[in-house]
Amino acid sequence: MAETMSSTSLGGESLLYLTDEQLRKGIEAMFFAYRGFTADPDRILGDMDYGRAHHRAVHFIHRSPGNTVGNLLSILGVTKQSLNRVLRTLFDDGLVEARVGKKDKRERNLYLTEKGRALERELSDAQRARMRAAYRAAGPQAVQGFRTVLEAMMDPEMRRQFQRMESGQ
Amino acid sequence: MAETMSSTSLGGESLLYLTDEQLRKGIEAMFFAYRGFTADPDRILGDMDYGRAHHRAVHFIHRSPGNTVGNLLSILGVTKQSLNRVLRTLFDDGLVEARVGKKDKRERNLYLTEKGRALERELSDAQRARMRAAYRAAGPQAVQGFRTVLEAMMDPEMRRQFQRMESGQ
DNA sequence: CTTGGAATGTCAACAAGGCTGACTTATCCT
DNA sequence: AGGATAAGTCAGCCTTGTTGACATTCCAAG
Repeated sequence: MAETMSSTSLGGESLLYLTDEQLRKGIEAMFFAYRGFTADPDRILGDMDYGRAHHRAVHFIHRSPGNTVGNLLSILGVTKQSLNRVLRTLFDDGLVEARVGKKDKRERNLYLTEKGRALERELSDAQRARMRAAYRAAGPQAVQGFRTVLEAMMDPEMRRQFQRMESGQ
Repeated sequence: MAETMSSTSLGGESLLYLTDEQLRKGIEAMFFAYRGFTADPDRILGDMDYGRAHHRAVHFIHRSPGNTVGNLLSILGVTKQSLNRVLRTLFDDGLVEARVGKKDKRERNLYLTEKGRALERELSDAQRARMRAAYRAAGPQAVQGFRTVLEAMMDPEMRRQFQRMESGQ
């Protein structure tokens, strides 16, 4: 009985990791880890007038400068009304600027200002520090597995977009 | 130059995974994966009057029946006012019941009703299905790494609580 | 050159789910 | 008897998501 629970195999591959119990542990780990993941930026943002939504916008504008609003919408997966509220405060505070599209003048290309880059740096430094510590503690092989499972967990369409995005640069 | 970027080693261990670029990829993977992680329950809950907060409460009450309100608060990391709003609707709808503590009558022990268990099952079936598919696609070794990195990413205190929780049962 | 559709922005209204602060009630423990 | 603890509640606020409706500007195809 202890034997059956401790390990089960099929064609040499352990399937213990697919039990409901193991899956539940994975689910809970994901929940708690995500809290840690957002904790540092949240703390920084809490002292300002910004929230997590601003962080996300700033991150992805930094990541691909000149991105259009529509593109950002599809990455963030929110409505344009929701994004617009966030973008407006970022414009007003001089963190982000929008330039009329060169080819298609309906489009707005988004860029961080120097002030915006400063905030981005502050936020991503904090988040990367935690990520780096976790990666270092876990080791390269674990990191490889981490990335593999995360990608498999995304919605297929999101995964495609993600892979395109990550390979592109 | 291409050589330096593609791989770097120190004592035989590749440190490529600690570059800012790699960390950024990990951060974005975490963001998109979490979306996938919550997508299925969110869809189910969207059709009812419940939200993610209800899901979390139901999950952890199911997970450790008889848990006190205070304990649940520390697990969820929200204020009692926030949790209370959620619990009240769950009481009213007959998904959760609270019994006066046997030893300490100030405490309330929380349990799912049959109806509550039904909802829990529906939600966790959906979430586990995705997790199972991801685990299966990634393989046991990746899953091991996934779990390792997630734990390393939690706040230390949360990690202790998590490990105590997971080993306890 | 007109017209349909696309990209963007905006107004209004609403809901979920966080938060703080203040207060009550019941109970426990010293 | 009195302070501390667990829980619940009221009120008000904020962020961030949603729908729906509508205006503007511009591209592209007929």
